[in-house]
Amino acid sequence: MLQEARATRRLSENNLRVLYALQRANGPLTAYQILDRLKKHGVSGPTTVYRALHSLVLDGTVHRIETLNAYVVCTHPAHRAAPTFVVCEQCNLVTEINDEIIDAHLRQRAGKVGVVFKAASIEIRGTCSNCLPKLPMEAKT
Amino acid sequence: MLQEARATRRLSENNLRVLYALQRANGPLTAYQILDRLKKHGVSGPTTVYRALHSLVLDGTVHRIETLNAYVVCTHPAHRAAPTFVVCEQCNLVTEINDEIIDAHLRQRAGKVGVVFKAASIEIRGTCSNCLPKLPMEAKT
DNA sequence: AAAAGATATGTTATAACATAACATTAATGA
DNA sequence: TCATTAATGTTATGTTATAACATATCTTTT
Repeated sequence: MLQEARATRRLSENNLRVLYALQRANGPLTAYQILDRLKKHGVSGPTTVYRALHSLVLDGTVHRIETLNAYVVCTHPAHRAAPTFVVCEQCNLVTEINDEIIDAHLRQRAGKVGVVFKAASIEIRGTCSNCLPKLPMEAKT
Repeated sequence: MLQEARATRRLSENNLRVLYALQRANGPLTAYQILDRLKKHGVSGPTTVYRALHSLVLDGTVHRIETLNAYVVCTHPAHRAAPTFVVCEQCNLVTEINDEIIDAHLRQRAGKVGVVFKAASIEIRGTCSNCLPKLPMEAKT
């Protein structure tokens, strides 16, 4: 079948390169950071990177972190609920959480205001346990 | 007291102009859309608009919609929970919801991964009841 | 294999969003 | 009045993202 072929088809060269760059980074990268890392491999302009990112985001391999304008590899590929990202404002560490209760709750709330749910962007900003001790006293409240 | 003076002090002229522009718009505006509308009143560059937006967002009068790079007036000024925005992808209608359960849930989830909660951005994308009938059949699933 | 169509990538330019750095003006208060 | 601070103006630039069109590659059909 065609759909099956599409669903299981190997990623294109650019998509792979962008995905690998994100995997190696172990954290969020902006499109231009990815571009910098791939220039040595011949990737020439932002268009190429954005094309790959769109396609990777579309199939769920990569997520966009709206509050960072950056992209991360999905760490819960099997899950279907809208992911929640916890972002450390100090070090940019991103943790992906997959919480069905939040997803269900948001769908229900959308329904209540007459909106058919398509997608959600859920991002928490805070300070991770590694960065908290380094913070000046007055910022800790 | 100084804090009191700050907290209750009248908004500056620019802050007021930007706030009024958003109120008149009755929907999200980008910084440059605001700038366009204020140029006739002498506002000269984006800096002025962004300065006002930062200060209005800081005191909670205005919210930034991350998925639109746009700004809306807060419609729940009394509430303290992290707001949830429901955004129609067709017409950009934004509905603000203030749901303490979501807020509490997200705080708890942040805690579980060792992050001190500072703020959250919660945005639902979908189609509002006004736009749904206008949508082509195949897009409605 | 040739033709036709679809997919992927390259290239150039520009649009859209946001801030830095420094100058000027206005308001406040010792 | 003089000093200080807050607000605004001005110019330049940085950052994020897409448009538009060209080229190349791969697939399917004939």
